[in-house]
Amino acid sequence: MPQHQQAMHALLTEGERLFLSNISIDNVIFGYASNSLKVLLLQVTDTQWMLPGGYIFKNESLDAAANRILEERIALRDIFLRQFHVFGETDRSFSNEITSLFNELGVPTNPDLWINQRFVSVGYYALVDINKAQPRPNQFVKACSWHPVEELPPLLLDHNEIIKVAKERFRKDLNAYDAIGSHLLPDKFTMPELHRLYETVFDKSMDRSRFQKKMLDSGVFERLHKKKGVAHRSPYLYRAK
Amino acid sequence: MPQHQQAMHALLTEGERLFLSNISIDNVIFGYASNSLKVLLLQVTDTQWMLPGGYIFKNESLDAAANRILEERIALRDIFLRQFHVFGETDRSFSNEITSLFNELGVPTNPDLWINQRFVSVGYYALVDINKAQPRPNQFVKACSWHPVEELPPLLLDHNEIIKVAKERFRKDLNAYDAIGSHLLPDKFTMPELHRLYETVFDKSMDRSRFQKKMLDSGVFERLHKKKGVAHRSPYLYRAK
DNA sequence: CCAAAAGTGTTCTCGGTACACCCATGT
DNA sequence: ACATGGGTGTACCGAGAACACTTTTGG
Repeated sequence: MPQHQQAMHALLTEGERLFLSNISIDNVIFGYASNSLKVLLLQVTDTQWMLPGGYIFKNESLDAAANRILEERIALRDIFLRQFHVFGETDRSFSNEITSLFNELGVPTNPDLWINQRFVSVGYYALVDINKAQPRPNQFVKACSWHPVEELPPLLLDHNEIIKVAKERFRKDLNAYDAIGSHLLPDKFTMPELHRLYETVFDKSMDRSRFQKKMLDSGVFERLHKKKGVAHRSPYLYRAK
Repeated sequence: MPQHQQAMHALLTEGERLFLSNISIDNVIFGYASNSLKVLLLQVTDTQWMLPGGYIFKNESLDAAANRILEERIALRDIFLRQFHVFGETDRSFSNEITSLFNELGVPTNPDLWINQRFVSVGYYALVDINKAQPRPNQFVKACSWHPVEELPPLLLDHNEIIKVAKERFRKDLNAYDAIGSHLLPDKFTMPELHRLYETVFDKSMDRSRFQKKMLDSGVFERLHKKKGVAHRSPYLYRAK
């Protein structure tokens, strides 16, 4: 039996013993590149995609589980990760998708399996430096890749809705806490870069002067040396304190 | 067997079949009276109190369950109720409290029961007109009553923490959405009443003039006739649109 | 008529807005 | 030198803060 089939079989047979029942986690992982906000998605079939998610070990906290699931997909630790909403409608069951996926891959299933039950899912959103993240698919999916948040493929279940809520929450947090936007950028960044990030997320142009003044007055960034070897006047580099 | 013992026995034996596993709901029910923010608490033993909470039926949405649990305790429907956080630490199990409570009441239990497992709890907060609410204890508790949020008795588990987070979230929402404070007042209320409510929640004095102007400019309240038969200049009554 | 509460107005300050101007660098 | 992007300054406006003043009621 191929390795991925073994892993899938193990999930079906061992999962009930290992994980909390009826609860799952969905991670909306945001990245930022070329003036566009991206979301990390997993490809289940030719046409269907889903959010990276998973289950909670019986002796694992929610936050720890969300971090583990995040690390499994992008190989990074200590990432900005925040719980934002719980999705608890009654129709939240993967039953159909799981059955067809597992059948397609030659792994026997049946409707009574724990994994076909209704799941309440806790949504977390993460902010990562897209250059450091290394997207890794798992045994159950074909691909793991970044997608512009404005042009998403068809997603399973209510995952389109989950991303929408995550983005709304991220926008609010970006307004409320000055430093969190920088989690989407490299350690060192320039004000114009941060400025473009904000303009992208809020989808509107913002005054350069005021933006710079507000960010510097907030006191959460420290100015480093000037960036060198760049066209035009060289900007300062900053780092979150 | 007395009725409350029957109900408790039924919960233990039937609960696993009826409810989602490992998930519960805790409701922080806020009321407001005599210049003080109150929380509804249930008394489990002579010295221990807890938040009203409960479990989710297998074919019931989270929001529906939270509303049902709320209605069971205060006999009111269509109440402002908002999910605010999920509490998912690994030590969240009522095991000890449940065992001693049930033993005390002469209902046999054992540690393997579903109810002794670890529970992830979704926190909701509610805003109610304290004059309309009729606190009703259930079969499992001695009392159900309002407590000033600043002087809480010892609570089970992390319920003190849950109330703290609920209050923080309520404060944020009160700042962000103009009308929600009025859910704590009767249908018709005066601006000075609303003003005192805000001063209580934020625990600081706020300028009368500016408060009134801001509230009226927000356009979410409609002015009714003047209140009569009251000492001093009679204030206008308002209603949320 | 007076005390107290309710309603409204005045002034000042501060932060947001729009825009202009200067600086630095690679072509 | 100049086009381009980066950094900072100025004048204006509106909302928030502190406080004053007027209005209404019961005693």
